[in-house]
Amino acid sequence: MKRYNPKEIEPKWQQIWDEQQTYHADLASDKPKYFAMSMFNYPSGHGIHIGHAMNYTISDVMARFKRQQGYESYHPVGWDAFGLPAENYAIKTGVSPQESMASIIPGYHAQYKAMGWSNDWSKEIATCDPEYYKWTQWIFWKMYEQGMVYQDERLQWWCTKCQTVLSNEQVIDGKCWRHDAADDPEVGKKAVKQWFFRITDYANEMLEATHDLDWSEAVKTAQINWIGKSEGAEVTFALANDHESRPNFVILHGFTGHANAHFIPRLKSDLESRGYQVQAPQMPNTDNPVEAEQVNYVLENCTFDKDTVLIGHSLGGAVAIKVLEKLDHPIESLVLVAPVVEPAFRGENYKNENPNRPPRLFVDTFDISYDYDQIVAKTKSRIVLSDAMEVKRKPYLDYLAPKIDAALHETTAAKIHFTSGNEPFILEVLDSCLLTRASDKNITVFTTRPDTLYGATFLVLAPEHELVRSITTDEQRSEIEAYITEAEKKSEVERQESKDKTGVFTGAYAVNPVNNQNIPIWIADYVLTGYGTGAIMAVPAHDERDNEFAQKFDLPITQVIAPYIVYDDEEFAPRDGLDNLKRRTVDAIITDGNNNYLLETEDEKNVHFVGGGVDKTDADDIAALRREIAEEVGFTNIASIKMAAPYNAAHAYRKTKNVNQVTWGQFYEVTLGSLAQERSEIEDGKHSIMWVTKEEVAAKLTWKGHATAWNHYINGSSEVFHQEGLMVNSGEYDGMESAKAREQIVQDLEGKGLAKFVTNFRIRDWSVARQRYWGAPVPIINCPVDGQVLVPEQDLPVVLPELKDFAPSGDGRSALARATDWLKVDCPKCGGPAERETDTLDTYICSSWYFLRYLDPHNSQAAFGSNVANKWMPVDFYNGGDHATAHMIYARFVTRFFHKLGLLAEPEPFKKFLFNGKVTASDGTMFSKSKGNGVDPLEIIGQGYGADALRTYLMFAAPLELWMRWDAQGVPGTYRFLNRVWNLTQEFCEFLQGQDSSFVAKAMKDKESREQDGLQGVEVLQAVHPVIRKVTSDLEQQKYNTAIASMMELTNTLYTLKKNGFTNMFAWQFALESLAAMIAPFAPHTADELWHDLGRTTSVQRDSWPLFDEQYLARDTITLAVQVNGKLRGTIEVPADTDQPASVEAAKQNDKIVAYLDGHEIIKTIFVPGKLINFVVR
RNA sequence: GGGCGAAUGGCGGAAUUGGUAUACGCGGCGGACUUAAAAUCCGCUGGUCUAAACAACCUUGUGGGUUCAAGUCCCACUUCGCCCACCA
Repeated sequence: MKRYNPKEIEPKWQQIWDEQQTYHADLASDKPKYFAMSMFNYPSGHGIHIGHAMNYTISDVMARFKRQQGYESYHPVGWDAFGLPAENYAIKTGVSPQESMASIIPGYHAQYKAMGWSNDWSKEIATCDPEYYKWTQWIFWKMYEQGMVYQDERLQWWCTKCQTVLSNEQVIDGKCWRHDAADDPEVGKKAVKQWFFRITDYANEMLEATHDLDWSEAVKTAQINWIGKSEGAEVTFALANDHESRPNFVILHGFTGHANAHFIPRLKSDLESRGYQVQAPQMPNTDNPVEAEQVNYVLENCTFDKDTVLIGHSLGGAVAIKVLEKLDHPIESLVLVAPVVEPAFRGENYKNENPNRPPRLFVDTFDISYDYDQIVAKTKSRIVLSDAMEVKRKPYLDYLAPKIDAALHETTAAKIHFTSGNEPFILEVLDSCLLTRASDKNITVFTTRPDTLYGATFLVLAPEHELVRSITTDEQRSEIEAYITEAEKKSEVERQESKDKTGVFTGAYAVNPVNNQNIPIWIADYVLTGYGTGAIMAVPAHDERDNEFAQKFDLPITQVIAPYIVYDDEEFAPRDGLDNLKRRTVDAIITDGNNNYLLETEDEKNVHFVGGGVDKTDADDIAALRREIAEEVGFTNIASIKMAAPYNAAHAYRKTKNVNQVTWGQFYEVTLGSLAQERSEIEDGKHSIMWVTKEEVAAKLTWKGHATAWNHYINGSSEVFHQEGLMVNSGEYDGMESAKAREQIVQDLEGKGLAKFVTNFRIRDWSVARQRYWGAPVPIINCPVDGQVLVPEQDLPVVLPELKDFAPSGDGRSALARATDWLKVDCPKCGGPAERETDTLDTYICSSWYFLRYLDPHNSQAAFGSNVANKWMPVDFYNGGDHATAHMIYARFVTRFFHKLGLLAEPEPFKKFLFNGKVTASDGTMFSKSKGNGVDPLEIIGQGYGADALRTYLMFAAPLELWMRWDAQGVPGTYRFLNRVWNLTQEFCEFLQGQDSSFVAKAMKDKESREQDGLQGVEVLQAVHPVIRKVTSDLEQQKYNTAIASMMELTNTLYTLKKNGFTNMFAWQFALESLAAMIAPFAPHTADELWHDLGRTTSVQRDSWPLFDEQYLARDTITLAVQVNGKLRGTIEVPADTDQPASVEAAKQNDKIVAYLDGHEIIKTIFVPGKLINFVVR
């Protein structure tokens, strides 16, 4: 009998497949297409390892399965040949990357073929081939043309010895990979201009498309996190002016007697009482219009400096503006109180105003056409328009404000401040002048929680933030500089390693836009320069990082969100006789100082701490608390009061009574000085008190909000509260739900140009060029006259010149800077002398479109033809063990770009993606060259087990997504399985040869005579058909391990059936052919050999997949499990079509069951058709 | 810290989605063939109890729950893995 010898059959079939071009994919075929591939291979001198064997077999199995099913299946092959390792090797040895690739790649051909992978070699590609990278350059070209490319400076690792940039992997222990001796310097960071693709433009649509992909959830989540969308707001904080300079004021009166008599003197005295200098000149009293006389009077009699706030009331505002025009330097602020606006004066209806006419202030016939840019330029801080006294003018301001705002928005969004109102207007004007007085600098922060703005007690900038140096005060400068230097030295990784918060105060302050408080500005490396705006508002009460920072540097912490309890209709809601209210409360945790606590009892459902609302008449919290304690429980002798717990809030509603209360309470610990109730008449007479021990308090309290506060009081609240809650300490927003306040606050600030809703993405623009030799040159020419010029499309590719020395040039550029002949070029625009760009493209670009080139590898007119791409895209099956995020995002981006250009119908490249696990050593550690614990696939094959057994083991050991540990016994195991299939088939073939050939022909072909002679072989067919069904559906879902298990099971079954002989030869022939076809994706050589041994003349590799027949899926009899009270007590065999009553009856007759049922009453019988019967007895 | 997932014999793993837990393979034990070994073939192989078998009971990380029935669903906890990570 022919023995199973992979060493013989595998090379034989590999040669036949080669000669017959078995795996050549006809891209124009009429058959349905199937496009399966694994991630690109990066060729190295070491050849393929077990991880490659894993990856490429996974896609090979899918490609083969589909090819056998009748698809035109394409399993491409190519080389990701550009990149740093080959360049590093070249620098060290002088062997050019071109040469080393040329010597390495042929070795891979042999190894791929030895693995039996069904690659179409006629379409092989390599990214370092000019025919390929011409189109990689073209992608850059096209991106540039479409405005998707820009340059920007970024910090890069820099080796001062090489005078070159280093990649992360070239920095080893803080030193350059080539200069790592003890006396070599540590590498630093240097700002270098980099090329970027605007991938962030596509962030949102890629994110949304991610949800519909047929990928595993884990990989989709990785993509979603990588894109990292977060919704929030940008809020602008003005920088507070330094405290040295104080503002001074010039007030110009208007022409109404009332205002002159009241407003001006009052404002003047108010300001002077605060210690400010005020000039209020009595201008010559002319009638309207404003005349030069007045303007000159002001200029002559007043002094203006950079800190002057110029206030003009009514028509005084017009004078103020004319004065401002004449000044030769900027002033601090311009405040126009109750300005007179054009339509009002004309008596026209402002609504009829021509909307296209620029907004202006207007006085009588003297038309002041402002140059807004000039006004702004001469006003350092703010322009304030205040409606002041005359409320009737409000509509005009409302009309004017947005127009001025729109006109000025671009440059001065933060400068315009509108106020309105009546009585407190002077204070408002003062506030506007003093508190919002700011320098011309702003800091914009990104936050997802604008609702916590009132709790922002400091700002933190990233050390790299552009404003850091300009805002730092002289006293802080040296400390700040030291910190920046230190931060720059650290790599991202190192920064993350030490979680201890570090930071330095800049000496500067910003103005919190919601409450006008000055808050300090710090820098710290926990704020990242690349995300949001590189600056944050720190809310230490509600953010853990900020909290840690504030604790460490003793910065203020203000709670602004209170956790709250919702009482609904069903529960008891705290009540105090007031419905539909919203108020702040104070509550007293009263103790005698001796671990006894006082609770107030109204009835059994109302046991709580003493407390109540803060009234307007209460001076402060403490006064309110004393009043409540006295009123409700009659104590006035209080020894101490101190804060006991953070704010807690409660929201109670009762639909039935239409009660809707929102309260937020501060709890205080109150220690009594005497236990004597000094007032006997306590409120309403319905309050009584009880003293309980500390341990009893929790059990007695009936109000949940109080219980929560008690819990905080006892246990402390170590966790920073960062959830939704109710607003407290937040001015007008108090009592609002935080989610709602989040919208409201931003909306309100937006009106003042101080905030806007912003969606932020974590993904950054793609840095697409490297200062390296071994890559596709960036197709740009730098011309001294025309600047950056694209290489004309017809001049592509820019061929990478051959060099002798591959080390970087030493001036920060790649080795290409030394290739003088190549470098010097005529400018395509002006024809003058120019130089080529010396950066080369990131290899991620090469691998972001290679699947498209696979479809049209020899096209010299285009990157790919749209017709063939539209037929074959998307890739039906894609897998890999690395690059679940970056590579996938880039490939999706480039595909989407082509889709937008109309070159591709499909926006997504990969229909199905499987992120497979890796193979580790048997102890779970990674294989590594240094440990010498690697497993060489070729060695396994060479040992005689063959590629088929190796492939089958790799696919069988575990589900593909799981990491698998290499087991030396595994390949022998699958070898045994293949050997069993082999021997069984050989035995059958020998049996056939021993039979009379005419009888064989009859038994094989003639159905009737088969039946006559009893040669149907139903058992064999009933064994094989269910396995065909299972293997087919398992392969469809890449459940390779269970597919192989069921084929092993089938083999075992066939061995058992073999004992009855092979006389049912038709059935045996079918079973063995099917088995050979089904093992073919895993063991293609063995399968092809057996397929031919069974008499087939065509290859098993195409159109051979067996179909199952329903008729043989069902068995004649089935086994029913019989349970009693849910425990298995026996099984019965019944004909498959037995109905419920008959099955139950049969079960009751069963010997074992009888014993269990005896003496019990059956109270329920469960029947699951085809599965089980369960008797519930008692 | 966040997200996702997992936990089943001595080991890798299976379980049709709530219906006979431990398929298949490895390893181990026994037997056949052989002078012998390898290879091959045929058995057995979760635990307690037992010389062995039957029977019984227990068993899918731990503890509860839902259900006639839970590896599978729910709650809490423990441990592990992976990915992301000071993302505001």
